[in-house]
Amino acid sequence: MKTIRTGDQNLVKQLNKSIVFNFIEHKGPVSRAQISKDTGLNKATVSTMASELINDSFIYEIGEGQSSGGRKPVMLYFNNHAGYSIGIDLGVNYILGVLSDLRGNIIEEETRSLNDSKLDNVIGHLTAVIESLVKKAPVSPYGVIGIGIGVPGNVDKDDKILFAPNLNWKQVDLKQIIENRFHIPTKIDNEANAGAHGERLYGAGKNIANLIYVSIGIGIGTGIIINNNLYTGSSGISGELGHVTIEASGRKCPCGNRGCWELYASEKALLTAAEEQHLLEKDHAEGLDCLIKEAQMGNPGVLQQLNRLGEYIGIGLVNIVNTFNPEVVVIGNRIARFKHWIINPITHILEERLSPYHKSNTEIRFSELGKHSIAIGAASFSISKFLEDKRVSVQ
Amino acid sequence: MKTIRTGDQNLVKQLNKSIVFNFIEHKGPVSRAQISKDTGLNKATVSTMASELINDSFIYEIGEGQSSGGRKPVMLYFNNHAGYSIGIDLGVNYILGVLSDLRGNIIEEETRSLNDSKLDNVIGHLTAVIESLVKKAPVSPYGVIGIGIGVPGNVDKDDKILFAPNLNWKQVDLKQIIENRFHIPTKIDNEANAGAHGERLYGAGKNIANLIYVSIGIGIGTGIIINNNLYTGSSGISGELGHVTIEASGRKCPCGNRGCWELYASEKALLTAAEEQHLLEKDHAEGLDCLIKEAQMGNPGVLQQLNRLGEYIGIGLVNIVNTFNPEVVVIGNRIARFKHWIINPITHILEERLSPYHKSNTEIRFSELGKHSIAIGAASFSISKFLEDKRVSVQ
DNA sequence: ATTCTTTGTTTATCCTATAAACTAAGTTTA
DNA sequence: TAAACTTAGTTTATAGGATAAACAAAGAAT
Repeated sequence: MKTIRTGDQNLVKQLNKSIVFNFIEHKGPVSRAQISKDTGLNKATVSTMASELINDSFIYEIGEGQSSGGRKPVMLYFNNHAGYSIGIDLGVNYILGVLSDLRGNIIEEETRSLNDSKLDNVIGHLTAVIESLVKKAPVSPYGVIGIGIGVPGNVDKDDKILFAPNLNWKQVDLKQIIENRFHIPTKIDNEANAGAHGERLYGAGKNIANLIYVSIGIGIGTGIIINNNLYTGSSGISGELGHVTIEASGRKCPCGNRGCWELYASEKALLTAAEEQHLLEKDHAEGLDCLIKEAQMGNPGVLQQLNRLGEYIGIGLVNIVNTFNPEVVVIGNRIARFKHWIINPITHILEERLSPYHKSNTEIRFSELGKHSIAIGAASFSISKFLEDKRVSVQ
Repeated sequence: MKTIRTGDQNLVKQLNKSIVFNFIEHKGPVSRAQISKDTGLNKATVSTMASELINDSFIYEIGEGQSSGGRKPVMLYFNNHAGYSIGIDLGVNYILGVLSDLRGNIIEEETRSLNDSKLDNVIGHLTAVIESLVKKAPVSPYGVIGIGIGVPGNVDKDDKILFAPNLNWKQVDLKQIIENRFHIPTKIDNEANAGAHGERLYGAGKNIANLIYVSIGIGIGTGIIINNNLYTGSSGISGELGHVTIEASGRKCPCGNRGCWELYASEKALLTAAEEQHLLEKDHAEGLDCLIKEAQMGNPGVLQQLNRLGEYIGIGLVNIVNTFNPEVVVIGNRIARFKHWIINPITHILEERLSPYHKSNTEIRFSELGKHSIAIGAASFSISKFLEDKRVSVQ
């Protein structure tokens, strides 16, 4: 039983092929000669790898480039249409599905609203959305390479949904269900992890090695990216920063803990506070929209609540920065719609509470992918996996 | 300018040599044949690597093993005396230095107390300790391979001490000073990072991939180990979990934040509380020892304070577990002396506040290296670096 | 038109892992 | 006790891949 990856000729080849491929993906269009110069690989090696990659449809020759005093270079380019990926944002009352190319560009999009979160009902809609997207996928060498689904709950290392409180699901093996139905590799992960992955690859966190994505919706979830990789903890359920205590003897949270951050800084916290202040009628269906409208009209009570929300968000962000010393913190999900009104109190708290060193070394950003954050993130899992299967790196 | 590590024959050789070396270090004594079977490397390859490693003094033939029905195997063993490492625990009022072999065994030890934390004075004692340890190092193929120093303060990516509040140091380039003096590679890091690294290699966290080391002394520092590596954040100053807010509108901390964990759960918090309750006279020199004595005699006031301390420690530990989902949390530094009295309230809080899943997947341990934790940890930096320079791994 | 540059391919060589053959040295069996 | 069998470790011939150097292709400069 050979478990360790030992070194042989094959490994060397894979590694160098990865180097060439990565270079073209990130720096392309680029010539063979340039790749050789920049990577240190011999021209002959680059040529061999390039022709194999062309054969595999991962790259193609886009045409001739400008001469710099000699023969014109042939430019190589990443083939973002070698395959397509499906990403699903499975919300509490909606499903948002996207079909993306290998660069994370959205090709097709499909939305459904859910009025019942019972498993069978959701699975029905889910498979319908996926089926439709599969059908819409253009013909390509590798077809639909994978399906990714971001869910509002805890997912363990084996992609099993342990607990999704707002869907009222427990122990659901969604991966198995989808794979049995479509026979396409499927990845299930927490919505915050999906968002983090997506923002890092294609959004507000491009090329950031250490970033924390904070998804503030009904609750607060976080995706932790460390050294360019999603950190999922020893059992796959890290990043429950929404359940970090910020009031030691605060009120009990359904999670078991007390004084959790999300009790003070989430959409739910905002809505509850607004109702208590009679700024909103109870269980208003479109509470958020209503509050935005009021804020735009300058309702002082609402503005005060938003200010308070921002301050509490800030307190949690200070904790995140002190804990992780990340380069960037990205704030995403529905709360990002209030950016205009919460950015000031957030900045104020950071200004007041962070050490000078952290202040000048951390940036707070808002999601760039917006409402597609989770769906693109979910799609990006399959893209990364697909491309990484062809990749090796050395430490 | 070749910056990327490309694949070639040399890489393959290094990688396989690493595999053989690692195997012998962790599973030795072991025969060439066994290594071949377990790693999947060809017998011939193992033989070649073994003879080179013997030549380099990294391993040696320890003698013949038991026959299993054929020729007796020749057992190979890790040479932990190929070199020695110096580790220093630079405390606020003491210096503890150790000389360790390549397995982290303490060969020599030296302590000094400091009555003045002025830079010049400390440097004087520090160099004296190092010089003495260098002299005591046995003759070996690689001599003293490095010096590691754990300091009570923030250290950036370039080993510069940014701020050590209790020493009242700012912007000290200790690495430069020591290297200029001894011409031995030197590594400076935060004491909690040193402790974390040490406990993972040789203490309570052996073979744990994800662990958090919580050093509770005057303040609280933490060392974060993720995927077997120390995580130091984007600028080298992560793990300030002592400054995570657990009381959103708590009192101001010198760090700038409010309601920081260490204001409630550190040695200083304990001493202050004890003084306020008149359980201890003000600025008692041996406050901790005094409290331990009182606790042993069953002083109810002291026991109550310790209980409270344990609960606050527990609250922070819940935050850590929710944030990182680590396999193990190790509690170290002086507070570990109170283990007996704080373990119950800690467990109680965890029992009450953690989710069932986390409860059954996380273990709280106390430091195994005890007072040598930081010094051995500091020494282990050089050992890891020395051995890893000879190592390559593939992802 | 000739010379110089740059791009990309071909070729001979070197390095390393490997399988297979081989030597060494033990145990088991009859 | 000798023959057969096992296991350990080394030697040898071979294969795969990177590389430098030579070469071919194609353009720019003079």
